[in-house]
Amino acid sequence: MFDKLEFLLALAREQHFGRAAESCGVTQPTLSAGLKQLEQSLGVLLVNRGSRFQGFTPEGQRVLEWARRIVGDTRAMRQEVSALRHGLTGRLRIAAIPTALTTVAALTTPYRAKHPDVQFTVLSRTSTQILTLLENLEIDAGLTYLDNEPLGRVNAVPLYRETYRLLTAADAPLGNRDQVSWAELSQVPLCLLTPDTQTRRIIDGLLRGANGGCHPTLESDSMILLFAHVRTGRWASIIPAKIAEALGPIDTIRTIPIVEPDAIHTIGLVLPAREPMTALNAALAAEARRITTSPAHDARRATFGTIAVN
Amino acid sequence: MFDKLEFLLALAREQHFGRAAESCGVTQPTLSAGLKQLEQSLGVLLVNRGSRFQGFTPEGQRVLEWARRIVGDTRAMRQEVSALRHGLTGRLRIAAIPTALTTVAALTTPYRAKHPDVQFTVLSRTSTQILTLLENLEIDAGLTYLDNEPLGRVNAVPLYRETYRLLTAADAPLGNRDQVSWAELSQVPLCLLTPDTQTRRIIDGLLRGANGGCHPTLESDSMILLFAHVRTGRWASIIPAKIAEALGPIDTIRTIPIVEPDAIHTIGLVLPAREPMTALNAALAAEARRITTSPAHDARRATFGTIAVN
DNA sequence: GCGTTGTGATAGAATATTTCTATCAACCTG
DNA sequence: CAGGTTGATAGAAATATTCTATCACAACGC
Repeated sequence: MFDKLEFLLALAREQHFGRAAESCGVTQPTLSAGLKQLEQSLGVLLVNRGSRFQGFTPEGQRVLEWARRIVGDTRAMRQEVSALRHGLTGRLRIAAIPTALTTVAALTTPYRAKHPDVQFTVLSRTSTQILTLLENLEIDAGLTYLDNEPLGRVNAVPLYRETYRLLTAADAPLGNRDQVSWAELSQVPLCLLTPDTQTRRIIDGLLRGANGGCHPTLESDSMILLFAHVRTGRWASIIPAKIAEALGPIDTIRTIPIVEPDAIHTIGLVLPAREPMTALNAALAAEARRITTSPAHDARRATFGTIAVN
Repeated sequence: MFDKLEFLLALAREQHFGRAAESCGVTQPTLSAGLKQLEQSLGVLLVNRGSRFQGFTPEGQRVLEWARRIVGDTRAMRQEVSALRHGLTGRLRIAAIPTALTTVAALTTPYRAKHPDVQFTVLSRTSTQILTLLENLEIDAGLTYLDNEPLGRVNAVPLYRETYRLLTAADAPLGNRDQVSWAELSQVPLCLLTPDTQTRRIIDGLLRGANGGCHPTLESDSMILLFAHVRTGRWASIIPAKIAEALGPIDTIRTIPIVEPDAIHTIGLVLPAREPMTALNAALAAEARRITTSPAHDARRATFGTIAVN
């Protein structure tokens, strides 16, 4: 019965009988039979079929929700029992929006110090992908915007408010400033993240609000690529302050606070809204709360945000 | 796996391998093997054994909590799917404290009008038993005090505030009054519920507060027996107003409001705190909320509480 | 129009698993 | 120490599950 519910989850994830079967480690007929059996046991058709997978029936969608819950709880139970015996072990799967990736280290480092047997998988995903992965139990936790998109049924721990910096060569236009305003940014050739990211959409909004336009000369989904371009001295970019901190001081390159709107969106840890959390997630949430409530951290990171730059 | 968790629940309920097996419809060796397998699959001992059942290990107690959750959710899923196909069907198991038994009719009657295929089982239990039964998934809902004992993780819908009446013959002492006070009740020979009921403990408290003593000349766990005694004209009893209403007008017997403290404890519907409720329970909660918010009901029942008597 | 590819259902054999009956060992009780 | 109760164990029988191989159907390309 459990296995059948897992089949259903796999099918929802893969949208394909064959791949779902593979992902469950069984053959396709086994998965087919399992689903048919689940349908029979519940007395409803769950899957619309017709020579190929055609989505779920309305009943199937409801059952899918329950299946997520039940399978999630079962995994949480196993994990908790294992934690009682061997301490925390296993793998914590985390996905973060690109701009929050560096913040992951602030969680994983103290976590690992306390629970050295836990392994991590960290993925870079967009905010919408993160919510989907969370829904499907494909990740345990996410780092993303808390106040921007409909979060659904999740548990959130705020971590920090995002601020932005202008990343530019010291000898370029604006390069000598101590701070710049959003309105001034139209003067320089910008390279930005692609518009499918929430960060880019936020930056677009801020630029439009200030001077009515956003025409980046280069777009990429890779922060490293943006940085490489700025490094040539001919481009500038707008990056979240957290990323600037992680880059550290770099010769010839400056990161200049952009003021007025200062910080708008909150970024935080997002966990499935399950009443007793999994043991691994409970420890992660504790770590996140420690960061949130640590005044030292707040002072260093949020208030005196400007790190030494060349 | 599911079956194994059900075995565990049955064992917790019956505290006995043989009876638990019977309650699951399997033989004792099957249940024994199932539990052993569950232990192996989780890698922990769950049950303390030694020639007889000796309770659960700490890990077993945690797993038990999860099992309640998972099994409950699975049943809820099945029920919801069945409701989608055939409308609401099945059996709703309700337990109520004796004094709230008559209120059950106010829920079941409109419920049945809307969902004629649902069957009911109504049990009379003490308030503590009700909470245990609810925990163990042995009942779907309870009617009990909401503000008196630690309720645990449940969902509560208040229904009414309990008030008390003196049940006595018209020609007995106090029989001609329109209302009496708690202090005056020491004048008459009382027959009351046994002290294991919460209602009795509340009445004790009220009597003690008023005149410093409570010495009922007769105790019983049966409301009908109390009534039979009062009927002889030689006894009096203190009964909740709701019961008085249900009895209706009776020759020679009066039900007289007892005033000052008037109503103290709230009685309501108690359901397991499960996020999406079972379909049957959701309908029951809706019915309960209808009663709570109906001003007609409040007026008729609570304010003009005195029904015509003799 | 006709082969090709991709997708899921079906049949039958091989394999696991579950469950039962029967019996045993430990323990308590008088 | 007999008698009753309780849970564990062994082995056979019954069920379920899973696999391999194959089929049926639709979409697509030439």
